[in-house]
Amino acid sequence: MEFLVVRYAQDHKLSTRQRIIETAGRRLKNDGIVGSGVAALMKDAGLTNGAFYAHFESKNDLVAATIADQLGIQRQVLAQAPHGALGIEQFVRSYLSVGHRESPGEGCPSAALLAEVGRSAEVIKREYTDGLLGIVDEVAIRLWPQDPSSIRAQILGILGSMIGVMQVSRALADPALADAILEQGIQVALTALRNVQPSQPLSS
Amino acid sequence: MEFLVVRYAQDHKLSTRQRIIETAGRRLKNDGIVGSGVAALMKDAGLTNGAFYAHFESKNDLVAATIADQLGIQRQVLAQAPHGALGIEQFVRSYLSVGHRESPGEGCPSAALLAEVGRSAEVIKREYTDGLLGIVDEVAIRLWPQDPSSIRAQILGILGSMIGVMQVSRALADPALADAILEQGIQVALTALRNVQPSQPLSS
DNA sequence: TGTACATCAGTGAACGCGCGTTCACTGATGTAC
DNA sequence: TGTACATCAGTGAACGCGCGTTCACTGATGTAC
Repeated sequence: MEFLVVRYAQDHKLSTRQRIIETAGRRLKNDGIVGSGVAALMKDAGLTNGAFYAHFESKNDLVAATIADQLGIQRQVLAQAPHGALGIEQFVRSYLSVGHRESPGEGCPSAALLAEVGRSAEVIKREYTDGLLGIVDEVAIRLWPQDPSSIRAQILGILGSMIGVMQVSRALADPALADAILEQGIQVALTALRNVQPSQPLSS
Repeated sequence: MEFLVVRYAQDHKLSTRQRIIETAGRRLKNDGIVGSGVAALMKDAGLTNGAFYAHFESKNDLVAATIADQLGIQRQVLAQAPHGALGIEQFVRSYLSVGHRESPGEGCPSAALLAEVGRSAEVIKREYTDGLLGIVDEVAIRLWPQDPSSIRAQILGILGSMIGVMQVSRALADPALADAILEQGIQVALTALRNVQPSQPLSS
């Protein structure tokens, strides 16, 4: 029986891979998917472009892994929020804040990359879907612990609203207007959250 | 005094410029700003890349003009909707429809390009801001003809919500979920529209 | 009416550059004996 | 303890290609006389 030869720390390559994914998060959110080159993504991690394909099958492979990682981080942050509706309200106010608007690289991957994800390969859309549903469940369990999955679609709609509001705020050239829409977005989201019910409202 | 020499129809060059802008609308919305090359944009208009700089100063110049044009079209469509809240409700349902989701190239420029606009040059953000405010005013005058500008920020927030919901629906790999979020987005938007008031709600 | 010339929208090749991806190689680290 | 060899994460040059932009040229259309 042969022994496993370990010339590097056993997790060296894996930790390099993880470092690439983490630095890629900031770059992709700042410059977009198409706007970020493989060479730049590797340089951010302190490596050269040649090493890329030892860690990932393709650029799409890294993008998919990065989006999954980013949404996972967002979910963990949310998991540390206070329980119940109060924690969610804090999340909404923090999400729709000026600080978040000014730091896309440190912020929500959806706000930075959503439309590009919609144009991307199926593998990326699947990772995005899974990651977003993780966040949705994290919110849902706080608002309706009895049956979180029954309010999934409603939470999804509210998160989508918040993402759109953040994007508009970033795109507006008028700073006062950019601030005002954040405040309105908070009102829209909080109102919608108050209206969340476990089943579709019926008209009769 | 010299006469103006006109070898081509007087509006020939202008109409070519307009054709480029119109065909660029579809291409940019389908492939994104960074994802659309100048050569492809010109080919769509039946021209070669060399002619581009006779019509536009730069790619950014075309993108800015195209975004202004696209938002203008969207405003005109809205202007033909029935007066009052009913017209707006129709607009919301048509915006958050499966048809719109499946045809980004024929749809809303914000849903397709918003995050990229946020990363773009100031000239593009300014054209975007102006164009979006035109749409906002078109909605506002239907909901609050007495003083449309007083509900600008609120309308802006609602439009932002709708844009985000459309983007999420396009990015989800799960068709049932993608449909469900559209329905939820309609509810969120209509509820918010019902709550629109001419001044900020005060707590005391 | 015919010929020389001017205009100018559009062509297509070329510029330097960065893209995603491939690959021969390096050099640090380990084992074998 | 020393030397030959194996492993393999990472390097850096190169591949073909498309990018945004420039520019010498074409050719259709007009005027001048």
